[in-house]
Parts: sequence; C-alpha cells; structure tokens
Amino acid sequence: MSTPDINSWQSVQDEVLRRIHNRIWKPGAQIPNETDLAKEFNCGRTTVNRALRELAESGILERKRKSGTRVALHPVSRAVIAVQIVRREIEERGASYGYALIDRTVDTPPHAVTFAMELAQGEEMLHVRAVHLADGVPYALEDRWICLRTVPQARDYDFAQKSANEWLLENVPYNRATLSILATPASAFEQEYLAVSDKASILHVERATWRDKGPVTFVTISYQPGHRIISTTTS
Amino acid sequence: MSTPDINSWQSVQDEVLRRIHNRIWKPGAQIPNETDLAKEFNCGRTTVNRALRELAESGILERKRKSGTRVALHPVSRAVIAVQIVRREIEERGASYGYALIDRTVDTPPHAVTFAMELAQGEEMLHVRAVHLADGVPYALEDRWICLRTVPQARDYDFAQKSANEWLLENVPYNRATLSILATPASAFEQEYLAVSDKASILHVERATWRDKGPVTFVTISYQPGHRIISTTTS
DNA sequence: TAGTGGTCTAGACCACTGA
DNA sequence: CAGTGGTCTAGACCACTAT
Repeated sequence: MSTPDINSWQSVQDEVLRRIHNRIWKPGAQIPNETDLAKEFNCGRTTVNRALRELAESGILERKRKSGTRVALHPVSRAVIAVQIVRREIEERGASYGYALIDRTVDTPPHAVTFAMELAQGEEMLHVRAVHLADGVPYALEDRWICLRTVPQARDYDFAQKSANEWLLENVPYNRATLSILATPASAFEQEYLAVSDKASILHVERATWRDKGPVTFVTISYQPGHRIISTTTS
Repeated sequence: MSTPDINSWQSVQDEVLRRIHNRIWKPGAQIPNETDLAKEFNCGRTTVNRALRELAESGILERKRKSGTRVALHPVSRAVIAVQIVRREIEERGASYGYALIDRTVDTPPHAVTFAMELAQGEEMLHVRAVHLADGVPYALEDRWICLRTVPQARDYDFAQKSANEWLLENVPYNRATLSILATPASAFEQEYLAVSDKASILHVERATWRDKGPVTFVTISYQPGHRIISTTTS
C-alpha cells in the first residue's frame, strides 16, 4: 500500500474521504463492506464502523443493511449553528453586555405563538420583552412568551436584572426544541427599540422549547440589521 | 433499581438525560466515571462511553481526561440545518421545479466575494446568475462566482439546463465550507427577478467552498420573502 | 504519578432487508 | 434465507492532565 498507516478510525475516515474526492469511489457507487475494508486496512471492523457511521451521519455516505454502503448522490450537508444565550454571544464578540427589560405582562398570545407551541388558543401566558445591548447599543430584541402552566415559578420572577433567556436556561430544563430563521422588515416595535428605520431588514431567530409534553417558552430574537448567523460546517 | 433495563447506549443516554433533567445531576456537577456507570447499569464501559461521548458532542456534558465528566453549565445547543440543492428543497415541498439561467459572464468579483473566498483581488472568475422556480413562481435566486483556476472545466459548461448548484455538487467535490445567514432589503436585481417591492426583506444564505487549498465557489441564495430556514434540533 | 477518558481489537449476536 | 450494518462485551493500551 502506498498510503500511510491506517490504524485509527480517523485515518480510515481520511482514506475514505480521499477515495471519494479522487473519484476512486464515485457518487452513487457501492463501496466494500466493513469486513473487507477492515481486512484491507488491517484494523478491526469496529474501527471501520465508527469511521463510516460518522460519514453517514454527516450525509456523505448512505448505508442500508444488506444492500451495503454507497457514496451519496446528492449529499445533504449539515451546517451546525451554535445556539447560546445572547449575553455570551455579545461577550464572545468582545463587547460589554447590557440588558434592559421593556415590559412584562400576562396576556393571551397571538395565534402564531400558540401554533408554534403546538397549543390551542386561549391560555394566558407571561409575555416578556427586553433588549440586549452590546457596548450600550441595542444588539438584539427578545420577545418571549412563557407558559405559566409548565413554568409557574416564572410568575414570581420579575426579569428586571436577569434576562428570561438566561433565567430559563438555568432554571427550566427542556427536552425538545424547534428553531426557525426568517427575515422581515422592521416592525414598529423593532424600529423603536433597535433604533432603525422602516426600511431595515431584520433577521429573526424563533425558538420553541418543551419539557416532556409541556410547552416551556416561545421566543423571537430580532437582531440589529447586518447581523449574520455563521455556521461551523462539517465536511 | 426502579429504572427499566439499561443495556443499550441509547438507554444509557436516556437515563443520563433523565438525571440531568430531574436535577439529580445538577449543572456544573461532576458525574461518576465511565467504569462506575458501567457497573451501575450493568453494561460495558464502551456502551457508556458511546452514550456520554454523544452527549458531550451535543454540548450537554463536558469531559476532560483525569478530571472527569461534568454537566455543562451553559449548554450551547447545536441546531443542525440541512443544506441541499435547491431543486430538492423545492421538490420536498411538493412543488414542481423550474430553472432559468439569467446570465453567465467572466468578470472580476467584488471585494466581498474575494474576501469570503479568502483570496486577493484581481482574479477573473465565472459569474453565473439564475432563478429557481417552484410551480413556475420564483422561489430563490442564485448568484454564484466560480473559481476558474480550481474549476477550469466550468468554462466549457453553459449552465443553461442544469444549475451550477447541481453541476458543481456532481462534478467538483469540496473539503471545506463556510455558511452564513443574513437579511437585507431587496436589491434592484432581487426586486426584478423575485418580483417583489423595494420594501421586501430577503433572507440570504451565503456559502463558500474549497477543495483542499483551492477555492471552488462562492454563492448567495436569496429566498422569496417569508422563507424560513427550519432546523432539526438535537437533544 | 495516578486517574480519567479515548480508542482499538476480536468475537459475538441481533435487526433489517433484498433476493 | 443470507448478507449487511448495528451494537455489545471484555480486555487492553494509550493520551492527557491534575496533583
């Protein structure tokens, strides 16, 4: 073999990727089974399995029992976005963080919110709006609905010092979440609190979370115009 | 033990998550080491390792050799976005796909493009613009620069029938990619080809790819207003 | 230096699925 | 039914790092 030693799952992965990139294994083509590859690379089948499993998870290979492993024809690559609290997002940019509560009311959420939370309408929830500042300038708005049935303790917290963003993460664990990204023109509320014109285009991240079967919260983060969400991509 | 049988890595993971959610293991706290957990669950250490490794990859646990495994204090959850060719995106919505080339020129890319591709300015590239249609209606615009040094064969392809999006994926593999999501008001070009007003807010996905050290392409996909990018979230 | 996670191995059995 | 991937196990050694 002209290739360097192949004895770790990482090196197996590298060699497989090399063969795919060099068209030794073409898109759609079947590759040898795990046992044969293990023999060829002189390593255990477990090692080959780990290498191939990760490539299948990242969409480069397609595996099926009995019929074997193929190079994906139309690889669906997976971009990963790190979702974290806004304070950390700001601090990681090297800016100083500020927070201001705008209002906190108990109200009936609009249909868009109950729909995203997979609920019927009519239930009252806690509605919290706030602005996150970077070096004193508005960085993002937070518009959040909290389900008081699942999170009754939110009724006693005023969110004046600590954002709901952070308070929930520290106090209310969740099991399941959805995330949606969209763009809209700046609403009147956004124009006022982000200090932008009605021509501004705003990037929104909407996130709903559940704990077991109970809805926890639905939040929209609206970013200052020009904001980018950057992904750390995999292969 | 009152818990159901724990004998697969999946059930180990479920049990660990249950303990974290129920605050049996609190944020920041250390959990038992792999050997002890294997004993408790009456399974192999390898099984525990796989369960914990995945949780560490998804940001719920933090692991360090010698010092052990802790529940993450500020979990950075990872939202995964599937990036695939626009044709499949449209077909998965149950619409019929259409494609039209707008123009194809050789030109010097603007600074924003060379910057994203990590290049010096001055090099000529192939510039291809096209519209993707869903049921005959503009769905997204593709504005693409292709590096002719890395992909010389693009000079001979006209992109009249098949989009660059698809042609590149089938013919030019890449190793590395970046992805960026942003919102802007509709440009004159977007207003014309997406048939929207100057008040429209457009969601863009920018993607640059490289093969080994060579830049392959930089593309901006501009979606029809109202488009959402939806994530399949983990844990 | 010692404790922890990271990985490899050989062998085994199971689950799925195409022929 | 038979071939393939999916997983588990016990044991081993290695790599990193707190002390």
